[in-house]
Amino acid sequence: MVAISSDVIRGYNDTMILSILLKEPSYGYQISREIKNITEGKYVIKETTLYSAFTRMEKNGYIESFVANQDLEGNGKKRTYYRITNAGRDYYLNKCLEWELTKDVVEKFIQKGEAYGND
Amino acid sequence: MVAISSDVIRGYNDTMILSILLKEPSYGYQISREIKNITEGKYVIKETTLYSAFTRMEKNGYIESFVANQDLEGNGKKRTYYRITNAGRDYYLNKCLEWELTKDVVEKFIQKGEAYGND
DNA sequence: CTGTCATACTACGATAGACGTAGTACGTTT
DNA sequence: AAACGTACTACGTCTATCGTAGTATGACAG
Repeated sequence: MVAISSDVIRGYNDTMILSILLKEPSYGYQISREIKNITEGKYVIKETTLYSAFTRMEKNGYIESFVANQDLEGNGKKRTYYRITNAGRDYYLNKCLEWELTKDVVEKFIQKGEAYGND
Repeated sequence: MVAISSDVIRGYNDTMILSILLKEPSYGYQISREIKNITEGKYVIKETTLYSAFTRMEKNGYIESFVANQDLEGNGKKRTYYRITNAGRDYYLNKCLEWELTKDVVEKFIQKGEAYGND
């Protein structure tokens, strides 16, 4: 069974989170579920990875946090929401460019499906 | 300027090295130059990364080392050559499959070139 | 024959993202 | 009152990569 190793994704968890925050502010649990849904269950981010990414990215100025209740009337649980900043948008776009370059590099060393099973 | 960060490549240096060893046994300096050539200078592996990859992969049984001279007459410098094992081939092919999966996952969060600059 | 350069490494410590384990706390449902 | 899902925080460990440094050999130039 082929699984996604953490080393591969390393450096792209932040990108995934930012990509979700591009649409609208969100919070930990929701982002986690979105990543799972978007990837059709192929990738599930670990809780500790997610929350430490928040801390790091807020420190770096890529996101901003604010606390809000579940609904507008002040009912339900309080949550920490995150909003992407302009610096975060720049970082995200740069990561997208980096990804294209990285993909080109790695793929020069990768054998595609067609190449298997000919011996 | 977009550069390849080490975090992105993390976990794929081994794959690159194995991909080169698939063709024939080789040694540090040559592998380093091959990676640079194949990627047209886009990626240059660090010496320490390369040699620690050798140690790790030999320990894991993916490669085997042997010492040989530069030419058959026993002239020239002695070098440590590495040869891929069957376990190394399996590992490599598995990494190729993993790469396809990873690529699919990451790309769900990446904006392509067309999407830039429309605001 | 002496110095410089390219080659061919080894040693060692630092970094940082990811992860394992654990625990807290609140709101809703049964 | 208990159980479950949500919403976190704390803390230590792991490990691929990297920075810096140093060693040693052979080739080649002056």
